[in-house]
Amino acid sequence: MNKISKSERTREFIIERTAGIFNTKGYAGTSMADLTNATKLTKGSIYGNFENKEEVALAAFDHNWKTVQDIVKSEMAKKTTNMEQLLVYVSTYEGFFKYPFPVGGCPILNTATESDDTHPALRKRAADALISWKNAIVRLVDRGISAGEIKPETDAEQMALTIMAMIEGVIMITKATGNTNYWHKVMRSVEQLILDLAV
Amino acid sequence: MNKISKSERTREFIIERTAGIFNTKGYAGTSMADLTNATKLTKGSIYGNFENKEEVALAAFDHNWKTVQDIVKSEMAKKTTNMEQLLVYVSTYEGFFKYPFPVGGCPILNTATESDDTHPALRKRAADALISWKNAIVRLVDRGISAGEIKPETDAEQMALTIMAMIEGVIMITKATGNTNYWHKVMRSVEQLILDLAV
DNA sequence: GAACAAATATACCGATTGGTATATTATTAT
DNA sequence: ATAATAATATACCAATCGGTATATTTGTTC
Repeated sequence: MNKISKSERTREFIIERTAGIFNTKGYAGTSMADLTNATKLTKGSIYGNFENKEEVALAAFDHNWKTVQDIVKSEMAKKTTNMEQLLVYVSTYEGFFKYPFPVGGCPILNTATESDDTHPALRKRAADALISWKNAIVRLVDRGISAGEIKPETDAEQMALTIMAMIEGVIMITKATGNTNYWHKVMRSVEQLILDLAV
Repeated sequence: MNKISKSERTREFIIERTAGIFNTKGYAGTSMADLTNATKLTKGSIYGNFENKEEVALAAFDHNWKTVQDIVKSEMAKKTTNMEQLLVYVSTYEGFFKYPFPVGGCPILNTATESDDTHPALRKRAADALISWKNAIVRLVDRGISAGEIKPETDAEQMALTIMAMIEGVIMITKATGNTNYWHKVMRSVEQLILDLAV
């Protein structure tokens, strides 16, 4: 009595096997041959489960972003205060080799940068992820203010966007240069920014 | 008496006409047909002036990055103190629609993100640009310290990398979401970060 | 286990990819 | 002005691109 159908399993299998490829080589840089090589399936099978290459790429993005979210959520669940939960962004991203982060790095950075001028559907996926990430941080800051942890005059949205920009920016800088010292230096700045929020 | 040869002029012409295409569609997303369409030249002509597509892409990156540098340099020349020159990064990038910035946005962000895992030569170009940019900011901070404008305990490299990460990060966020308020909010944070350096 | 349906594989499509050998045209030096 | 040279255009290459019609295999239901 297998509730989950064959095609659903195959669909998941294809996504899992190819998510890292799209995240590494990009949408334009990934070919259908890459997908058949990675899955050992045929084009007929892939096109039987997805309408086209774009649909695989969109599903791959969702999968990659969910991977990041799951890591952050599970780490946040271990913390109690809003302040500690904000600092999870520092500790998690800082020791990101310890976690099963998506192959190819941050899917938002990769997808947004490639698609912003060229691929509306992918761009929207990245934009939606950015906004929900921003809202999650805003929620933490607002709750921190209500709980008396964080200075009430804090502009929560500005703080959220600043933290996000620093993290995404330093990911790009570190991956391009290969210098992990850069990573730690900027993460110290993120940490300080958050600590300075305390009343 | 034309010192500059025909081929040199054609080379420059090709670079100027195609730099925005590479910066928008990426290396993998730009085809030789895109280059012939943009230049109204033939493949024979392009391959007579460049070894291959990669060489055009590398020259296009150099051209795009120089465009950004020229804008920043000319704005900095109008300022006197190191503090004012640091703030040029805020004022210039903030009103970036007023300047002839490269089509497609920041060439470092675009090139680094696409090439970091896939294209060593392009990756190195982006990495070199990042390091020289970082060094330029470090120089301003160090001079600011010597001149008594900036707190002597400032970690110049950390400051440089933090500013860069914020700028690159918010470019990505703003282009993906299309929300320029995000841009301004993060730029306020960059501004505050620099102003806090003052003795 | 037979009949049916669903999923996968095979074989192919025209279009486009990056690149090249060669013919033609434009430039330059004498 | 002419001859040599340099630059550009033409015509082509095999390989690969995303995608599809159809045959074959597999899973499911009775």
